[in-house]
Amino acid sequence: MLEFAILGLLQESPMHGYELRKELTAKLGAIRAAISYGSLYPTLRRLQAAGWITEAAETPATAEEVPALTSRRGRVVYKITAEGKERFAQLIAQAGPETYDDTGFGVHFAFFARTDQATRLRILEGRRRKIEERREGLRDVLGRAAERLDAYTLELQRHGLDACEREVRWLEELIANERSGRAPTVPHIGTAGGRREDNSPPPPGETRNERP
Amino acid sequence: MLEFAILGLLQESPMHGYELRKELTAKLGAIRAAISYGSLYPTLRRLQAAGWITEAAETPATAEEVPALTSRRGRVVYKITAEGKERFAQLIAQAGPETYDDTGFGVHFAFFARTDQATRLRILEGRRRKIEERREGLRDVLGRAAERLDAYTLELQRHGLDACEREVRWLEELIANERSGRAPTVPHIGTAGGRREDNSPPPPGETRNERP
DNA sequence: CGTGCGATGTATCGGTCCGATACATCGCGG
DNA sequence: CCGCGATGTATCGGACCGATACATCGCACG
Repeated sequence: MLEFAILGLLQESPMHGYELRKELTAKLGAIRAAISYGSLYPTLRRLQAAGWITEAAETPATAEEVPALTSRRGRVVYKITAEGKERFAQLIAQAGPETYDDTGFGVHFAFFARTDQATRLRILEGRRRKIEERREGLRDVLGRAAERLDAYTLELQRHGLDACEREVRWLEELIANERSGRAPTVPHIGTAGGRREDNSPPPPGETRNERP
Repeated sequence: MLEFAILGLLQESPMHGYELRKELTAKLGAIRAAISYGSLYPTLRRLQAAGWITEAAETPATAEEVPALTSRRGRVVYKITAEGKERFAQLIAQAGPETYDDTGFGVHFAFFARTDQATRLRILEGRRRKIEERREGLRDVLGRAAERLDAYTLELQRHGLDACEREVRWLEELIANERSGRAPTVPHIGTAGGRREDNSPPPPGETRNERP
């Protein structure tokens, strides 16, 4: 998961660890707390060893005046390699069952802008099936095994069931949108200027702007 | 987390690993997929080594006829010890910040029937605060950093924000109920007969039965 | 003027938990 | 009679977390 997210982010621009964590937190804030350095740094090392990313020496930027003396040990900037991009594409292509659990799905979804439509559809439907199964399990428990459980546990199940139903509806909408070739209903996007320096696919198309 | 859940479950009745996993899955189905044997068995061993649980030899039940020969190696039943019950109480008492993340909160909530009201309130409020913080973070991103993110990422944040607002409302209700000394609004409970063999606290009180 | 504190930044260690895998028994239907 | 799904115990490598350590920089407050 982390590997996937790092490769995805580094395709937007080179970054050092700290920055990577902040961007990751911003992008994945909806689905997980905050990535730990205890996972981040070892993973960066692993990716570098595999050749998916490389260290890009920090540009000193007009700092010829202070060459050594303080040794100027600073941030380590990483950039993705061609092999890394291939790797990322491969990880997207082989989106399997493990892609449908909460975290896995969220991370993949966050990079849907770099995912082709067919794969997007496949992932959304896989996720829907998984949530439907969870929903049925909860309904079973709330029906058949209700008297074996205490009031609090039941309340927990009920809340979980509600969340499942809600997510299924959300996924249905996304799937319908996807099939009709539109992007998710997005409030402002509009004339989002911004830089466009890399080979990311064109934005999935602006859409009308209503309250759901 | 697993330690807590196992100690909680074994207070209802002795169980072997497989059964434990099934009960755990039923009780926690709303918040996590299914506990892995790769965590369950090592944890059981750890709890046994610590003295919180003991192996209760399987009662052969009229099986004197077939003593050895097949060696009759079967399930290993565990039961909680007095120290284990103390340990569980201690884990409840020291419910700290780590109790407020998604899994931690869910597991603690599932055992609210064995938790005193003051602690229940403390946990619910801690959780609410945490979710409110997450909500604010998402609002920030959706406000300030919106144009830096693609339509899919934004949609993910929006869905997450919605879930946060919903959970806060849910928690508010639970807190209000808790303060007024009622159990969560529960549809049937009613005259739940059932065995009552241990020292679990009395059920938190029946409540009226309306659609929310 | 200094000093201390919060943000930036890199890094490791122990521990928890997962996913895959292996293997054995039992009952039942084909 | 044979296979298959449910029951049941167990291990191993790997992913990720939380705590911790340590160093630099800028600026606000005394």
